[in-house]
Amino acid sequence: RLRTWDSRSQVHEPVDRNFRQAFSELDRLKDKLAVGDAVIEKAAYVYRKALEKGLVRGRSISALVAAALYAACRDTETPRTLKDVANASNIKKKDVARCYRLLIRELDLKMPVVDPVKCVARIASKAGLTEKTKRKALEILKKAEEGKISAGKDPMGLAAAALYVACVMNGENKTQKDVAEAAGVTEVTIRNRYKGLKTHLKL
Amino acid sequence: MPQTKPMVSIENVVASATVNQTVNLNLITQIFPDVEYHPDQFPGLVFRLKAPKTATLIFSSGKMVCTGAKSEEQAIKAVRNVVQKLRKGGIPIENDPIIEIQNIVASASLGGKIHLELAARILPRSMYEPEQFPGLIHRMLDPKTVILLFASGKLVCTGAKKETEVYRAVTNLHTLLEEKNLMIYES
DNA sequence: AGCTTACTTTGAAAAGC
DNA sequence: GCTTTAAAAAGTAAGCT
Repeated sequence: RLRTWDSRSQVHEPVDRNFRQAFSELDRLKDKLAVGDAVIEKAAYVYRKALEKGLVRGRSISALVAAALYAACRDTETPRTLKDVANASNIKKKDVARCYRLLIRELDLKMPVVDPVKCVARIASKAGLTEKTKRKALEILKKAEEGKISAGKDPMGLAAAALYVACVMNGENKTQKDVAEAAGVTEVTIRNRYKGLKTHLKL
Repeated sequence: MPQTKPMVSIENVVASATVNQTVNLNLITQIFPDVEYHPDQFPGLVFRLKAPKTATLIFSSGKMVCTGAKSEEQAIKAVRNVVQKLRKGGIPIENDPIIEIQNIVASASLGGKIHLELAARILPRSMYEPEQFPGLIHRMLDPKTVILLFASGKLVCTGAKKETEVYRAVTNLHTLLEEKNLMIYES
């Protein structure tokens, strides 16, 4: 059944072994990252394509699996950062990123750009922010988003800054440090994004 | 529609060369105290020139790599200069170097800001990952170059082997961006 | 809060691990 | 794939005052 993936290959067994190992790693990552079956299925599909194209040769299977999973998260808009995937797989973030770019290039994948709106929920729950603040942050992001101040900026930094501003407006006692840690960005980044937000929204 | 013609600056030219003979790197180290040579970490010796400000890697095979020049001509001049200095220092080099330009890096500014997110969806062979890098990476087929495009309208073009290819690449991209309405003039 | 320094991305060659 | 060189773009990061 598995050998139909590449009927032209004379060495089916190694391919079988490779994919079994990849799939067991995907299963392990599934629990660590708490992603659904649909994401894992997409990751397996991407990995299989990479295997068929010979992209795994001379490369770490684990790094490719991690990159395929990250690609699946991106494709399904499942909010998992590169850092999340790197930590769960024990692979350097830089290596996962490099493999991810390789997959995008070689398999001609088109990924939606990470939406800062999707980042808000994660940061808010990690920092223990209220639903009201979350809503406010979403409003701020919506206004800011196509005021073109988001181009080139890290979506996490934008979401964190919007949440921080929302906290101040709602009188929630959260520091920049609290939000920064929950978002995985520095306080400096929140301040820099805040400047742009303040200027654009005349806050 | 371009309000302004793109301003292009050649920032770095990489050239490879060979004198078709082996050279004694340890001897160069003795005669030129300012060179860097750590064979345990890299097989090339680093020979720096103050003008043009360049760094030339010299290998025992007689092959070299010159980086840092601001033009094709400067890169060629730099390599000839290095060979001349080696000869004056007493390093026996019979032939003149055969030089080849390998890569040209340039920066440029288009006349307006860019809608990167839209560009990422419309331009083929492009990738835009703001969490990893602020620029849109576009692989152009003709001339075969890679362009890093930023929201400000500034860009970096690399991969060209001729200065004319750089200008062609920038013009091609500028035209493409305008055709697809991805440029935002004014402000 | 600044300032400095430094790292992310792109391309290509060199010799060898 | 890595090592070393150079340079730009803009964002983010870290250390120090």
